[in-house]
Amino acid sequence: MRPASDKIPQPTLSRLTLYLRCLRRLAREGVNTISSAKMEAHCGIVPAQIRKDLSYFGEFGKPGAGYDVQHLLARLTEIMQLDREQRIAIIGAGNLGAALAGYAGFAQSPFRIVGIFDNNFNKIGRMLWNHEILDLQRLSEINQHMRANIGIIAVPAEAAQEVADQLLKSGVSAILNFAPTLIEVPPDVAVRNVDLTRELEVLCYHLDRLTSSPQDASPNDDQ
Amino acid sequence: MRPASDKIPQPTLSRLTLYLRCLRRLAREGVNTISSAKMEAHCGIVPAQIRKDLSYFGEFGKPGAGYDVQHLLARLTEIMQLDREQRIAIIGAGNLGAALAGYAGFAQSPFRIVGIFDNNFNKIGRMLWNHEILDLQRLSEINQHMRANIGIIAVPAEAAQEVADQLLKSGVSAILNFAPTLIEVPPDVAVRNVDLTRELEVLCYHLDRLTSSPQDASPNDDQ
DNA sequence: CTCTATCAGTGAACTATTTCACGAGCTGCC
DNA sequence: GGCAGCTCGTGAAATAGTTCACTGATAGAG
Repeated sequence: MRPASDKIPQPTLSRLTLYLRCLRRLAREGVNTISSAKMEAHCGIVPAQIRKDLSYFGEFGKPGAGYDVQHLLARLTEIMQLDREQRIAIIGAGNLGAALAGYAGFAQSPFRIVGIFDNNFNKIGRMLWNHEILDLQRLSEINQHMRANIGIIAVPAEAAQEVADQLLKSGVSAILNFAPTLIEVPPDVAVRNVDLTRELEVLCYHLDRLTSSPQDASPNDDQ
Repeated sequence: MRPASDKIPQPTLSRLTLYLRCLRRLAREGVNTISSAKMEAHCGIVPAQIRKDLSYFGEFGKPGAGYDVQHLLARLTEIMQLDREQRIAIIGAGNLGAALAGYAGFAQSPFRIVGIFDNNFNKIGRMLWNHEILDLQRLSEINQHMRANIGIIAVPAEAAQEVADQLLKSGVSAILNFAPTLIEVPPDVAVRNVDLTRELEVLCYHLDRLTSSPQDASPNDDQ
């Protein structure tokens, strides 16, 4: 299956990023070739699943040998569009927005934070990690030359939908939403939610209920 | 099905927290009763799914009327164990740890941050949001009286596994992991991962590929 | 009190995802 | 070159999760 876009299961996409992470490490360690079986030890995904996931995008492996680390890394990077710069605008310069803006993990990644916005006049104009905090009112205008294509929403729940609308109007086509609320967008926009409270609440449910009977990979994985 | 623990699908648990959020708002707004159909407008989950989810835990609704908001809220809160204080230890006083520690959303929630730990001697002893940053080395010892049962890992990937092990040794039985790496725990421990980079990478995949054909709730939902 | 509209709960059907299991292709050693 | 041992790709089977569609109950109007 070559189309590389049509009917890829969501969980597969999520695991792809996991494989990428493994492959980057293997490449750094000078490993040339890896089989799906050995890969399991690195990323915790069973071999059959790894092979099936990869097979959605092409035939990358060689029977008897496994996958060429460099090659697979390059192909997956391309498929995930991580071979080009991805420009991010962060909306909300509170605790979370500030922490995200300062995240060191972006250093050797295609992700580049190009702007931080807030609507609080006490914050606008102040510096945050080498970025001037910009006026949210001017998002559309500024993004004409800033050209962020991914927006991160790090504002209170009440403001999230409005911020999402503004992001879309500004030309952003993917949103990572940290606000604990549902945001509605047209079907051609990708949204992922990260919801601290939801995760904690699910953990609470399991407290004192997990008694070694469930499968190995406890209440987790994908998403 | 009364057992309330046995074979609940993961996605159901995740949605339960969503229903809770709706119910809290409805209760605040003085709504007495809500049907699964009206609930859809509030949380974006289809009625059949809502009914099925709730039915795993008991029969909460009245035919012809719907669900009693107060009653359902109380029951779900109890089921999720959110009716009692939940004590959280945050490991890692970096950007992220600090942001989490200062999260205002915990104010009217059962979650209470009882300790923040780090292994950096420049940070230990300093104050962060009314908490003294404590020595990670002393986690087990301190947690004997601190009694955190949930641990949040906000350290670099390299340190995550070791921190997880220490948390478990200290009596924590649920972990929220923000480090971009797999952590291994015994099957009686609940883990949830929040992985910023993974989410961003999945978003990248969808960039310029979503062309209004896919279903409504774009690449998202559950996890 | 009766009739109608509404709505929960639920087995059955359906869809999505994971796992199995096997054929065929490399590799590298004799 | 031939054989043994891996390992991939993949249809088919199994499992997990969602949606349908129907039953029976309740509410509320008249």
